[in-house]
Amino acid sequence: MKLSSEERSTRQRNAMQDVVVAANRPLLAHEVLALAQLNVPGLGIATVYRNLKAMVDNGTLLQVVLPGQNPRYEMASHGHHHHFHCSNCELVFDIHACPKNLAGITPPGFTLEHHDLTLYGKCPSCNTLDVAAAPENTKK
Amino acid sequence: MKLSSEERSTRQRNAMQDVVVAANRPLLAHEVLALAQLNVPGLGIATVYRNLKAMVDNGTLLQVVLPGQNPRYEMASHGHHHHFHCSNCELVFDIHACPKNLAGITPPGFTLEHHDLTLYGKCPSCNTLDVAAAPENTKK
DNA sequence: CCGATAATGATAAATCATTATCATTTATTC
DNA sequence: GAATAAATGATAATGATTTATCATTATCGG
Repeated sequence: MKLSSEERSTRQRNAMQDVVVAANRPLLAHEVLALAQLNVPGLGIATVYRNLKAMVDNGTLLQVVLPGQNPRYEMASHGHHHHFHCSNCELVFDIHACPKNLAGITPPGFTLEHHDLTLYGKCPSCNTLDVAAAPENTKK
Repeated sequence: MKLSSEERSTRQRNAMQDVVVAANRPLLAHEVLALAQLNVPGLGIATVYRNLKAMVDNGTLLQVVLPGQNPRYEMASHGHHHHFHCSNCELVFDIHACPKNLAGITPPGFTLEHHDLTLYGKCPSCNTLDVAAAPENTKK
């Protein structure tokens, strides 16, 4: 006889963990699925959702929600930070910095508890591609 | 015979417009419904969604999406601003101020185009209620 | 006031991410 | 290796907002 409520180490769960650690950016559920399937071909979407939820519950992962987007997941060990959403490739990157004077722009009477900041623009890869894709447009 | 693609002035549409102007904060679809029904009792939810979409399309309204929330709507004439979400009453308020040095926290290689900032905390009304609800807890 | 047609309202249907179900497989303990 | 219970995978079901349908109503130019 054995104790219940234990967690087993499965290929699926390990693959998911590896994927999130390696990504170093917040991943959508379907991104976790696609990436983890490289190691575990039969992996199903139900298992991804089950384990993502379990990992959030046990404190391994944090859920990152950007405006109008489905939740993404990243390692909880990253600490307070913000996100940069590339308007070209749609990837989301961590920004380990924070604006200073937020209390200063909080109007009188309001009490500030926390905040979310999302930056939008082009990531380095997409900036480079832009340049590469239109090198001599002004030449002709 | 008449030209198509004209817009008629209806009680429903006018009531919705009035409500959004008067609110001075972003409203959820169901808030627009409830408030506009004060003037137009029979107003249906389908009409609200239809007209909200039409007003966004024609530039009258802007859609405001906070992380994990349904879209809200406000007058497009408000210009660039941010939002404060009261963690008690759930209302969203406009903040007509903006952190300064966002380009400064954008990592090298990234190009910043725009940004969203959401502040969370207590609004003046809920701060006041807190005080009123627990005035002498430390006295006993 | 009339006619054309845009708009409305009730409700069915679509959407879509997430969750539940359940038979089967797998990990772990002994 | 066998027993046990957790985990998985396929898929149905959910939940909740938003959209489509369509018969009816209302607007507005003439």
